[in-house]
Amino acid sequence: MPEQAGSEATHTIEGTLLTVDYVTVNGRAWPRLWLAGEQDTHTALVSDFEPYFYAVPAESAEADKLAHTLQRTTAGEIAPERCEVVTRSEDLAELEAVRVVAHHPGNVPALRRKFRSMDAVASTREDDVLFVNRFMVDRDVRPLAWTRIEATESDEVPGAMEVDAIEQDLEAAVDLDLLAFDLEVYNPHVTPDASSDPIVVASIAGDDGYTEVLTKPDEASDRELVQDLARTIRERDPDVLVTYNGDNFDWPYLVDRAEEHGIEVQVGRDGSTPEIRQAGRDKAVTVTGRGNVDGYQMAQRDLPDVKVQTLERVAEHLGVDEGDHDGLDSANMAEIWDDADRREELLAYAEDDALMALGIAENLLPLQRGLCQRTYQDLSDGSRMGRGRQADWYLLAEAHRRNVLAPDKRAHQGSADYEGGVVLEPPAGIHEDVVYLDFSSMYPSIMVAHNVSPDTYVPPGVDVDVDAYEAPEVDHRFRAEPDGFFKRLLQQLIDQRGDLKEEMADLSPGTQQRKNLAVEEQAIKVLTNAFYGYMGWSGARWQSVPCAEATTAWGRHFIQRAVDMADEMGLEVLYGDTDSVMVGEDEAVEAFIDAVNEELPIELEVEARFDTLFFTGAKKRYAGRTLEGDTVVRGLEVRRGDWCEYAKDVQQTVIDTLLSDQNPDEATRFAKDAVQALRDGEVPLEDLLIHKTLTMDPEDYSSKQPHAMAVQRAREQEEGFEAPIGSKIGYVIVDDGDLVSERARLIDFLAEDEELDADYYIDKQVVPAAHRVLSYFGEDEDELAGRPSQASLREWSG
DNA sequence: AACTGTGGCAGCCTAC
DNA sequence: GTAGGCTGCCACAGTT
Ligand SMILES: Nc1ncnc2c1ncn2[C@H]1C[C@H](O)[C@@H](COP(=O)(O)OP(=O)(O)OP(=O)(O)O)O1
Ligand SMILES: [Mg+2]
Ligand SMILES: [Mn+2]
Ligand SMILES: [Mn+2]
Repeated sequence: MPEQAGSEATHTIEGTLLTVDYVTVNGRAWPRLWLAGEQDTHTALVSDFEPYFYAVPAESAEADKLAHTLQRTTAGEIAPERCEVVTRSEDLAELEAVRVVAHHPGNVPALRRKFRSMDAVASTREDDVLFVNRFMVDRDVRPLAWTRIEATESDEVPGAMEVDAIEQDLEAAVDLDLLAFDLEVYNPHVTPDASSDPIVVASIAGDDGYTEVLTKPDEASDRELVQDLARTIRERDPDVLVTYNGDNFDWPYLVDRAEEHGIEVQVGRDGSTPEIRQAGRDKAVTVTGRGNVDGYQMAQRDLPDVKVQTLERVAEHLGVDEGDHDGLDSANMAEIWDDADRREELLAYAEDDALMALGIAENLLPLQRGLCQRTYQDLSDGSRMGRGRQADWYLLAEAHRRNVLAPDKRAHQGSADYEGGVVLEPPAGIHEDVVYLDFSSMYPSIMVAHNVSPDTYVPPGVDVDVDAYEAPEVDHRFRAEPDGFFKRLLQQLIDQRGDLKEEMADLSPGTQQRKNLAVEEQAIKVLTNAFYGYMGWSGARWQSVPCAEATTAWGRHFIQRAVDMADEMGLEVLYGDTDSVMVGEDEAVEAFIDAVNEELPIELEVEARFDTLFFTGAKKRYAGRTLEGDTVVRGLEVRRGDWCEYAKDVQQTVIDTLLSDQNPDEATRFAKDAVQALRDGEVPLEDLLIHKTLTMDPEDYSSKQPHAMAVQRAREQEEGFEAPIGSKIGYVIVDDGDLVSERARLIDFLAEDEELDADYYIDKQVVPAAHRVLSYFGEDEDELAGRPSQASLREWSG
């Protein structure tokens, strides 16, 4: 039955909370909640949430007087709505502060600037907390949680609902509609130019099975394609839009093309166009009422195991690849489009691209959802936010729950060097039956065990009336009571990670579900460790170098103690890094673990048992085979993204041969054959690509770096060519010239008459990679390279 | 003047 | 967040 407008009848709105933005009603900002319901999307407004920040009185000033003063202070036209004295806690002590309520979030910057400049104000706090996130934190409203809202029709905004009560279920399954799209652009040059190069294909794929491939007619512009894509998005009305590298390519390109045609890409749920803004080096894209995720951004942050993060490789990692796309190079899109025979192929591939982007998002969504809920960020922000800022939001929310006032962000301590973990010298060679023991969640556990937290830190010379923990070497002290600000959060994260590990153990290895959980578990591990790193980070709100320094000092102390205990119990300690010890298998191992766990406040666990373990002799470099038959490699070239695939494949085989047969001679023979194959030109180009990240503008390098010079050369060769800073540069080495950097070529700029330098790949890639492992067995690099060694030359001549 | 060997260092990436 | 390995460039020294 239809309700009377403005009546008191309540409505129930249910769905997944997608995002919160705000609308301005009579000069006031009202948070607007977007719910993805079973059928429709709902919005509801919050009429009673006000933007605010804090002003802390200077030593000489009293809070109530300051409140009065601020109340009468204006910044230009802008006056505070209200100033009230509140009691908050800081460093475990009570503090009176002035809570400054603004009429509108837009007034906050001017007010805080004005207030900060006043002598009576020591600092302003939490003035950088965005209004909508502030709302979510203060009301404990979690994005991407199933949400039920009791609402009444609004008197002030016709047709809108006003929230009376919000209820959420964090566990309940959510069902979001996803829609991925991917653009192919006609590019006569390698880097397309949005002012002239049209979009030729837009592929679309939804999680309901919907697919569509839009193409540009040969005789017409891409105007209609752009319109059709926008219309499709509007009509399919997805909750979440998905791209792969859409932040920096598809979205800006689409908007630029629309602008060329004087049209708008109206894809927002309110009919608005996407908002694209520069966020550091990246662009950030917001679409009103929808989530927007970029598979590339998520992969960058959450899939560190994928070294070169192309769409295909990330998709493959997540088990959602759609067949082989070799030969379809985005650099040659124009050529392929113009070739009638290949166009069909292109369309099929384009559809696969959208499907893969979709698959990536589907697999990573549960993790994103957890992160968003924990940090009070919507999907768009939460899927892009770095670990440090995640930690910051975590802490801000905890601060609110505990009535803690966040520290002044501007008063940070700068950067200070401090000592980290210890690494033992490994004995080169093969070892049998080795147990790899490792403390679980070492730094976070140390922090929990010793109540390490910026607020429990007792500076030198300060007396405390309670027990304190004192860190070895650095002598930093921490109150034993009450619980510090970090403790509960860290314990929760440690426990949640434990739950994930248990959940994983129940799933059979190899399944995608388990792999996804492993990704999530690793992400939580890194987030947990980020709380330690956060304290030493100069950009942190709760920066505390003594906390970070004390944590690593305890870490060194405990690992040293574990090593000593192992020695005492007659175990052979082979190696250790930060929180691990590798010991020879022994009856006493179990007793050793028990003794360590009895004595120390953190837990030592068996990470792996190796029947065979090989050390090159360098720290952080080894390969082992576990009793389960898995090969574990650390540090060696096979783990790195900046060595060519061929060299890594050779090294992997050398490692496998060594670990399974302990037969270095066979491994050597294999390596020599691999060198010969390279000399004979039997290795495909793609296996010889070397990838390195471009970390700055090529012009800015102080020495000539191969990957930077390759980009530089491409720029000179082709007007408008750009390789974004932060992108991985794939290059090969050709054989004419002197310095390697002069011989590096981007694959798309390899001239017809240029030959790869087999000697470079032999001497600088394959042989070093193989030799890293084989040198221990006395193999000589020249020998591996198939060249007479210096020794044999001398023999021959002498 | 051109070449070779070496050590310092920038750059990159990985293990914790 | 710190520790660490390794490559390639480059300056510089010591040849040839
Ligand atoms: N990404 C990181 N950022 C900051 N500190 C880190 C990071 N990775 C490792 N560390 C530090 C903190 C860790 O507690 C310590 C030991 O690393 P590691 O054993 O790999 O993880 P962990 O002990 O935290 O978890 P696990 O239970 O898996 O062993 O090294
Ligand atoms: Mg460890
Ligand atoms: Mn594509
Ligand atoms: Mn550990």
